[in-house]
This record gives sequence, C-alpha cells and structure tokens, in this order.
Amino acid sequence: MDYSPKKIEPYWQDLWSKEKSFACEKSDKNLPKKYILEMFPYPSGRIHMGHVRNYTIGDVITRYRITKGDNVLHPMGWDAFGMPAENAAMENKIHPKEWTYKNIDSMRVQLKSLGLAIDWDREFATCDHDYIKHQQNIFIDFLKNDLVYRKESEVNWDPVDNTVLANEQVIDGLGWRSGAIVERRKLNQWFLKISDFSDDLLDGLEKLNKWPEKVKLMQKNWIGKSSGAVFNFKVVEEFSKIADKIEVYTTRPDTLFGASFCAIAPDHAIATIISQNSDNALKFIKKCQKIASSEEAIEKVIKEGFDTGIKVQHPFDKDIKLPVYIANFVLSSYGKGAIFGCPAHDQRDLDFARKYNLPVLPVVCPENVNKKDVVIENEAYIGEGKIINSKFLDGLNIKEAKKVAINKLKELRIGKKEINYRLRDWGISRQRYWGCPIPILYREDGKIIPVPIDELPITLPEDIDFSQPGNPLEKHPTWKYTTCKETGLKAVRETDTFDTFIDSSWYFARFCELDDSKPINRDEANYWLPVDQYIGGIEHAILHLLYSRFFTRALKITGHLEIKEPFDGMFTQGMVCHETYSNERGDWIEPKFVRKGDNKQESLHIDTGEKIKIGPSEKMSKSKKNIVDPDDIIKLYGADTARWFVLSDSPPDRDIFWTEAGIESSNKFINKIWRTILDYKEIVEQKDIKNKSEQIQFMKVIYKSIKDITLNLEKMSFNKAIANIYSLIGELSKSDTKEKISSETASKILKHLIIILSPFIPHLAEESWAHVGFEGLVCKQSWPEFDESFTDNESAKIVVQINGKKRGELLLPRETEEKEVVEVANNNNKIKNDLAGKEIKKIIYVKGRILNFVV
RNA sequence: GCGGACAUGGUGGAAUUGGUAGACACAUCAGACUUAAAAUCUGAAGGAGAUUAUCUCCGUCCCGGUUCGAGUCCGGGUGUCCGCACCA
Repeated sequence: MDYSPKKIEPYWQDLWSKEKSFACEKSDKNLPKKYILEMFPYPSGRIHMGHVRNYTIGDVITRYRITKGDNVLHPMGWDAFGMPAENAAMENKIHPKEWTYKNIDSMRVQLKSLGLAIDWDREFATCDHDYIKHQQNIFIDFLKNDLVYRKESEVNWDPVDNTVLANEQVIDGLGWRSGAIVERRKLNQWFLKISDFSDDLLDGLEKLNKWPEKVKLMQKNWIGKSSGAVFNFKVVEEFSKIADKIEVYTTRPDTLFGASFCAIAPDHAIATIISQNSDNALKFIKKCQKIASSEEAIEKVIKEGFDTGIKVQHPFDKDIKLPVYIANFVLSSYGKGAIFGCPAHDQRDLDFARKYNLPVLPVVCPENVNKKDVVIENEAYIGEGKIINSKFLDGLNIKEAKKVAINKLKELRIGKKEINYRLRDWGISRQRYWGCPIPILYREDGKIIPVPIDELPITLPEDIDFSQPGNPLEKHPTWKYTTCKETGLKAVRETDTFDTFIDSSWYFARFCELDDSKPINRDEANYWLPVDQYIGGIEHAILHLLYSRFFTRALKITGHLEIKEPFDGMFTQGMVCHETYSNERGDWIEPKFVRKGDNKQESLHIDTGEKIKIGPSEKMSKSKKNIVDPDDIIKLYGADTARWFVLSDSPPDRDIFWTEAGIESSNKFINKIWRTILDYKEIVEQKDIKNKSEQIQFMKVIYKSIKDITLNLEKMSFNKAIANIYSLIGELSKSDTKEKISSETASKILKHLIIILSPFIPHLAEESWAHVGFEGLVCKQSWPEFDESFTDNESAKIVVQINGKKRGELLLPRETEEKEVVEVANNNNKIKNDLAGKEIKKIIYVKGRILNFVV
C-alpha cells in the first residue's frame, strides 16, 4: 500500500476540523495550561516558507503538550492593517478591505493544508470592527490614565507626492515613488508614555529566564539606561539676546576640561532663533532636514557643523570660551538635544574637531603612560586611566572624577546627576487610511476630546479615493465632520490612524476569550496568560516585544489585565534562505524555472534553455525571486514532508537553507517510515514468538529513543529529535531486527513509535494509527514515558589520554574506581607502550569518561 | 555610524556545556536487485602520510592566552547576517 499524502492529508484535516479536535476548553483550573502562540501573520495573500517554519515549530510544541495532558490554547489570527493593502489599492484599484479579507481567506486555506492543531474558533483579524471597537476603548482608557499625550514630531515628507513616507519608503534620501528629495517636517502627533516605564521594562528583563539572552540584551541596549549629568553652559554676555544658557547632557562629566566645543541639534530652539537672522544657518539647517529621519540615516551621514558664532563659558573656568555649532549628528530626541564635545576621548568629536581645527586636549592618561607622552592622533582614547590637565580632577580615576565633577556642578548650582534613557516615547499616529482610527474629536471650541464610548467603533469610510496622494481620510468629503453630542458643537475627527504595532500589542490577550462586552475577559486571561511559549522571527526582538511588554503594563494600570509580562517563554526562529538565480541579463529567476544541465555542472532555464548563474543563498524574498511556494511543495510532496524538512538539519533558531535535494530526501524518509510501519503491522499480525532475551534489546532501542526525543523536544532541539528518529527507524528497519522481533514487541514498539511521530508528521501518524487498528485518534494519546530500567547504564567507554591526547579506550563498568581503571590501563599493551620510558606526574580521572596521564 | 548574533568535512549540522571532534543526514563513490533505468537495500568516506586489518601527524575562520585537557573559557582581529523607533 503506497503512502499517498494527497489522499490522507485532506481526510485527516477534515476529520480534525469536524470533530473540533483542537478547539480548546474554557479555563479549567484543575488542568495545567499551556498557551502556545506564534506571531500572527500579515495577510499578504500567500503563505511563505517562513510561515511554514514558524507555525510548524509551534504546532510540534502544541501537539506534544496535548499528548502530555495539558490544556493547550493555540489560536490564530491576522495582523490585518498596514501599508501593503494601500499599495495594492493604488496599483490594482482594489479596496484595501476587500484585498485584505480575500487574502485572509486564501491564507487560511493554505495554513489549514499544513495540518496545524489550531483552535480556529478564536480566529479574528485586527481590522474586524469588533477588534477596532475594543482597541479604541483601550486607547481611551489609556488617555484617561494619563498614558497618552500630543506633541510635535518629525516625519519624512515627500514634497512631490505631498505625503508622509515610512522609513522603508525612503531610499537613499529619495521618495520611492516620486524620486524627490525627502524632507523632515514637523506634525502634531499622539504619543504613548512608554519611557515612563523604562526602568520597569529594564528590570522586568531579569525575570524573563525563558527568553534568549540576545533578545534581552538587545532590549536592554535599546532602553539604553545611562548615568551622567545635565548642566548649563552660560552663554557669553554679548550673545545673551539669543539665549542666556545652553543645557547639555553628558555621560562623561569627567572629561569636561577637555571640552573644545558645544553642539546643538538642527531643530534646537537656539538653532531656530539663529536661523532667523542668518541665511547660512538656515541653509545648513535645511540641508540637515534633507536627511531622512531614521537614526541610521542620521548616524551614517558625514559629520558636519555650522559655527553659530556664539560662545559659551566653561563652567569650571570662566576664561575658557567654547564655540557653539549646530551639528547634523546631534539628536534632539536624546538627552537635551545639545552636547559638549571632548575630542580626545570620543571618536565622533575628534573627527569633528579635526575638520574644524578645534583644539584636542587629552584629559585621561592611560595606565603606565607618562602624562607628557599622551598624544592623540586620529584615534580617540576611550579607555580607563587617570585624569590630567583638569585642575581639581587631576589624579582621579574616571569613576571618581565623574562624581567630583557632578558635585562641583551641583555646588555651582548649574547642574546635577541625571539618569537618561535612549528609549523615547512611542509615536502612534500614522497619516494613513488602512489602520484603526484614533477615536478623538477636535471640537470647534479648541477642546480635544475622546469619542464617547457608546459611539465606538469609529470605522473607516468605505468610499475612498486612492487616485490622489495623501491620506484619504483627510480628503474624504464628509467622514471627518461631526458634532459633539454633549455640547452640540461642531467637531472634526482625528484623521490619523494607529501604528499597526498597537494592533499586535494586545491580540494575545484577546485570544483568551472573544468577549463581546469588553476587550479582555479577566477570568480567562488570568488562567491563560502569560503566553507560555511565544515564537517568532528575530526581527521582532525589540519593537514588537517591547511594545507588547509596555502595553501589558498599561493594561494592568487601566484594569484590563493583572500581569506585567505577556510572554513567559520566547523563541526566535531563523529565516528560510534559498540560492539566488539570475540570467545573463541580470534578471532574477524563480527556482522553479531552473533545472540542472545534462552535465550537471551548469544550470539552465527550464523553458528558454538560457544559462543561469547561481548566487549565494539568501533570505527568501520577492525582490530576488528566490522563493519556493509552500503550496507547490505541499501539492508535490505533502504537508508532512514540508514540516519534516523545515524541522530537520538546522536548529530552529538558525537560518535554514531550502534545497531541492533536502526536500526530496525528507520525502524519501517519510516513505521509509510508512514502509517500516507497514512491515511492523505484518509482524504483529503473524503472531510469532521469538527469542526472549533479544526482545529486551529491542525495547532498549525504543526506550532510548523515547528518552532522547523527549529531552530534545523539551529543549526545542527539533533537528536533534529528528536525528534520533532517523536512528530509530534505521535500527527498526534493519532486516535483522525485523526477523528477530516478536509480534508482541513489535506491537508495543509500533504504538510508541506512532505517538512519537505524531507531533512532527501528524497526518501520517493518524493514518498509520488507524491502519494498524489502534483505537481513537493518535493526536489524543498520551506521550510514552521512558522506562529507565531499559536504558543502558552499566558499562562505559573510558577514553585514555596522555597529556590530553587520546591514546586508546577501555570498556569498563561505569562505576569503576580510579585505582582499578589505572590498573587496567597499565595492562593494556598499547597504552603500556605509549607510557614506556615516561615519568607519570599526575593522573586525572573523570568517572565513566576519561583517564588522563600527565607525563 | 550604533547595537546584537553567528563562523565545525564537498553541504546542513552533532559534540553529555571544559573531557573520544564530525552523531544524524545531503551530495559522492562502490556493491546487490533489474534486460535497463528509477526506487529500494548493503557498505566506504575530514586531510596528509606510513612499516595500510593497524598506526602517526594535521585539523573546528585568523592571531595570542588560560588549562592535565579548548570547537567550547579569556583578549585581539577578519568575514557574514539581523535591528536601528512610520515595513510587518
């Protein structure tokens, strides 16, 4: 009987669906719970291999936990708002809503064809009116609890299209559609006070011990807590009309005597004043505004400054006067938007000082270097040392000098110690149509008020025009005009929509119960949350996870939740990569159009016969066309084979390289499993009795495998679990094994084997379970316990080393004492020879492992 | 530019967390079955060398260090990938 995924996979998918096998029970306090969640997908229309990998990993854990007897929640939804829908509207004249829901429908079918153990009863999309309603409700609660405010903030502005651009739409400083030079422009926008939680978000990381260290480190650096000082530079008298002081933040108050200039951000208040009287300053500021607003763009730009002519006094020495520059690398959003530069001990300041011929005075002397020999060439010294050239700070180390300098600033009443954070408040306004409307009214009397709760949801108008650039909500003839019910005054709606990160910051709580009456059902959330295992790409390591952690805290303050941390366990999976192919004209070619030539050396286009150049394996992307469509793979090999491939070989947190050979070999092995099961079924039916002592050996094989696979599953080492299965099947399918195994042993092994396989290849497992004649569904069986009495513990291979080099090995009982092992080793011919004529200085023995002679 | 990660045979990876480097696979080669091919089964295999059933040396990106012992720990470097706040 052939293995036919085309027939069996849809059959079992239908059955699971009909029987609601994975619809999870409501909270049952008597049952241990597990909430397994993968990051929900953006409904682009087609699933890609990254999805297959992500959801397969989650599915294996889900199915495994079910067999372990847990009450498992494993839901699915859609992160449905976002720019691609608007782009599709502009390019293909299809309404974003229609486009999105169509995509959801086709992706749901695709996901179901993977055989995922998902509770589809809890499905929702973030663009559903129901979800919008609750999200707007939450926002109003945040507003009432003082977690929201409005301020001016910069955006990328395309002066040709008259529209706001996302960072990804700015390519080398130019708008992606118009090609115009992008400018920075200030808009009034809504912000969430995430920075109030900086310390709490930082401290919370320590307790997240089921998170990857690298993710926690990235978040820690992102929050960027630093200790330093704020203080004022007094502006020299003759410029006092412009300003009397400049406030700066520094983490190096110890280097203050090495200061040779001050620099302010291009949008600093003083820069604005200066630009009113200086065309050159204005020109320079305008030039700075042409740099895109992303931090990356600002940091990469060549460092330049504009000398304002203003001078400030050194706080510790009135006679030292420093020039003030407007500099393109000073960020107004960090610290005070102004710094002092100490070129000797900061590379960026040094580069700047060399460019504008500013003095470079070293004030830190490295250990073991004479004060006179400290010379700064083209490299700033940022290491430890003793302070020099700094009057009252001389001779102190950096740490002491910081303290003394801060105390002095305090004494002079011009500064103080300050803790600063890199994390800034979360700007949530987007000038786009396809997002959740921000429920705010601007009343004609100037008041800004939330929309009354009973008027929610504020939904998007459907009759919109995408032929004009800009936000269609702004341009809609009627949508934004309304009246305030309470006062009867005229009002205008907020036409900005929420950042889509808001949508994904609480969806995991919504899955606990689709409660009509409120966003989050507290009882259900209390049972299910936190998510026990969250799984997603490393690209979300900072923003999405940090926003969700903040949101959960904010939801606690507003009474929606009782916890602070949403995700107890976090796992970041690697990307799916594929070789890139291009023809001689440099066009990218999809892998399915490439075949090997007759000599196997070259690759050819399947239709045209053109030679194809093979490039390096990179992350699958539409732009390079190095995509393999999961649908094609499932049609050709079946979902079980696809699942098997994405789990095997590479560890799940590393990148995986998709290859034709790899998927084919997976398929071959799946077939081999099927044949082995059929063979064992026959053995069971023959009812033969075989040699008894050999049966114990076979049971040892299966129990050893159960142990290895279980431990590897617990560690999420799916590639190793799969290697264990390869070994097991290899052992079981040997003709010798099949001859000697008894009917009874074969039956026991078969039962364990199929259950073990079920999380990985659920369709094949279900089919074999039924085919062999076991009762019920395999997905509802209990995971086999491994019996330690069958695991071989008695003997051990002990490696004998001389000076750490392997010279031989001995097979001895595991518990053998050192004395005895040395004796056996000394009687071993080879080791005796190797030791001959050498003086043994020391013997190191690690029980059951290694014996090392040091000679 | 800043922050983070990774680097082991021809290829993907394993190594009990400082104790036999290369498990398990892919590709390759040889054999069996076959008229033949495919499929399947069996076996070989890091590199170099020798006195070739065996043994020796070299070998985990590069340079240096700690240790009886380093793929694993420490310092320095190189390369590749990810994130940088309006992509999701």
